[in-house]
Amino acid sequence: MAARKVTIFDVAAKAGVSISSVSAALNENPGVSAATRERIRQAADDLGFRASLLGRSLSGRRAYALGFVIQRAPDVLEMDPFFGAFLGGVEEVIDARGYALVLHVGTDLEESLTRYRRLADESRVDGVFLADLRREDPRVALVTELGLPAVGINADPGFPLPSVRQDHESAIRELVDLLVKLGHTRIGHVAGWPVLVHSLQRREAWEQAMRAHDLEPGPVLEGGFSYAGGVDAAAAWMALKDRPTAVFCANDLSALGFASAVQQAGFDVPGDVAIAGYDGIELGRYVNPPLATVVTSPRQLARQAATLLLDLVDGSLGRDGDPGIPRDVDVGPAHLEVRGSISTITRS
Amino acid sequence: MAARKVTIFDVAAKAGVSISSVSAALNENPGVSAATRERIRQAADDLGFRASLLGRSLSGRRAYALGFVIQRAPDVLEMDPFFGAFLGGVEEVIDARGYALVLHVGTDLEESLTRYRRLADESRVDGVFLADLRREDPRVALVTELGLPAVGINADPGFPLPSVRQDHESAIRELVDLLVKLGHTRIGHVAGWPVLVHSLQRREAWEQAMRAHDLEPGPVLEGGFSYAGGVDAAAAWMALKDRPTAVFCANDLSALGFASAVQQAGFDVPGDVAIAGYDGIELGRYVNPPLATVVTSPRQLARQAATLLLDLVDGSLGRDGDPGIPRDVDVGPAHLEVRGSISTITRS
DNA sequence: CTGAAAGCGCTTACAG
DNA sequence: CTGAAAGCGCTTACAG
Repeated sequence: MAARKVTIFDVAAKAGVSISSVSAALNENPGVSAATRERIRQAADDLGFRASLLGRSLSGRRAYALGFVIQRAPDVLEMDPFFGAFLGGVEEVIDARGYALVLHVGTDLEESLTRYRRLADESRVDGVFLADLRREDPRVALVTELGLPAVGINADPGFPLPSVRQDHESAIRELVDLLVKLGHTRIGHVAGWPVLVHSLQRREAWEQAMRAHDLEPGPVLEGGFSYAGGVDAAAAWMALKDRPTAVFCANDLSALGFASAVQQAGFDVPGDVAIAGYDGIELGRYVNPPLATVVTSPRQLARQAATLLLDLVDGSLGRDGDPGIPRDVDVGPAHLEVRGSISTITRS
Repeated sequence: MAARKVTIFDVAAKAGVSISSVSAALNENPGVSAATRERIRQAADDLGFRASLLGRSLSGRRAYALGFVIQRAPDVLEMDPFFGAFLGGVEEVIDARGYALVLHVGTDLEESLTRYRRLADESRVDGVFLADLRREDPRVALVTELGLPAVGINADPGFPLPSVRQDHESAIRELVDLLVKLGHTRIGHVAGWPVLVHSLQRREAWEQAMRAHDLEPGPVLEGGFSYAGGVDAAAAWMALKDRPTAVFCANDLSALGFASAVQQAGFDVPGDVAIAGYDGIELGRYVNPPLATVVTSPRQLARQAATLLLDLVDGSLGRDGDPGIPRDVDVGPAHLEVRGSISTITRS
């Protein structure tokens, strides 16, 4: 075991002051002379003092931690492009501010509700991220009841809690516009899980874009956000009497499965069917033809969400009447990346 | 805000006992009569009491949390099959025992060392997982210095800390045996990052298996554990004068990239080159031909690692001389899953 | 500007 | 078996 932890008393003794002064000095609180502050800093440095989180938390009534509950089936999580990047972005921000991330991985919604509640009951976290939102998401009521600061990720407009969004509509509209310009009139959709808001958002954006061209949105095939789902959707597509000549898939993984399956069956991509995905995963660049996609910024989203949540946490405990934290933040819109799966004439 | 938190004093008052008794009763400590215990339990339930983690931690000198620092480049993490499953397995175990997971996502080794140190300094965690080990991994010295309980994942034999392993050798040997039986004599390897122990382990197992057949291990191509790396390796393979007729890839992703690239170039899989990966990701089942692979059990590994680490944490603070915690645990060996990318005659 | 004291919510010897 | 008290390491009014 390492040597006994150095406490605030050790620093106070060494600097020849009281622990109150040490606390004030190290926390940048006003009311400490510059000289004293410097002396205390020096002593703290010499001793390698690091304030115990437990002590701070218990007296300051804060955990200095944020919670994130992932709800995903294990086999889906395995290939999920969102969470890794998101977690990285969160870390970047909260780490610098002395916070840590408490992560839970759950399977179903019920379980994750229990976990959010426990995180709050145990005062393990000061706030939580709400991703993979559903319409009428029960977590909203829960965090409200618990008085737990929370920010939503890619929520619908009108979402009752602060949230961070990346616009999906403009890129999807641009995609449909391009497909129409290329001569497509029957454009289908390979959908994700209809319970998830972001799945519905993508679908609805596609429908709107189609209607804007006076086109009937083509058939919707189940894609389940997975490669296997894309393969299944391809089978469904092939069975269609009036096959759409283009499909917009709710994510890249299902698009990849779709593309692979139709190619195996002898169809040409994009000749027989143009395909676009959503997410912008690296893999999409290397398949043949490269997968057109809507590139999103989970890392950016995470950075903004973390910043917002931290402000919320600080604010809700702040001493002054805070001028007000921006309730909602937008990161730049997702953008369309045109690649070979849509058109052989690829734009730069 | 929710109502004031109910504390141990409330429970004590309601049950008409002292807080010591409440603490003892609720922690299943001996020295409380059954009747009193029951009365206290009742009171606690009625009040919805949940012991504050902060209070427990500060007095009990334990964080009731475990730390995990992932070090992966963001674009790699995006498609990493290991962490999602691993985290899920960890949760399963620690959650049931009242522990939470503090996660850090770092890019380089230097950074992750800093974070391990901070987790320990702040007493945020009681122990840590060490994954993605390197030979002579500096984290070993660090946790030793810090006196921080730790368990290694898939460490080499002789690793100085307790660890959990899944045997990789038998499955790789079986793979090479099968390839040899199928008539292959030139079998190459698409390697991962040579700094990582598990990358070296897979390579060395392949080399050994080759030598056991008196065959010279074929060329080693860089695969970087990524799809793109597999594509590059395929290019390198094609440029070879004496192309191996089979390749064992360090992971599935690079195998997928390799397979796709050689197919694009007109080669037949497995006719011109048999391909096998490692990991057992779902995606491998759906590509064409399905990818032969060595199926691993990250979730199992995680469960055992978490159990071991918790025992270590409990043990190191236990009152009695613990009889001794098993220092090393093996989960069942990884197994070969033969699929079409190796042979058209697939075993069940 | 500085310090003595109370308190955050528990656990753990120590008495009784 | 049960309780009073100290202590974990801080922060925060409150005096001075």
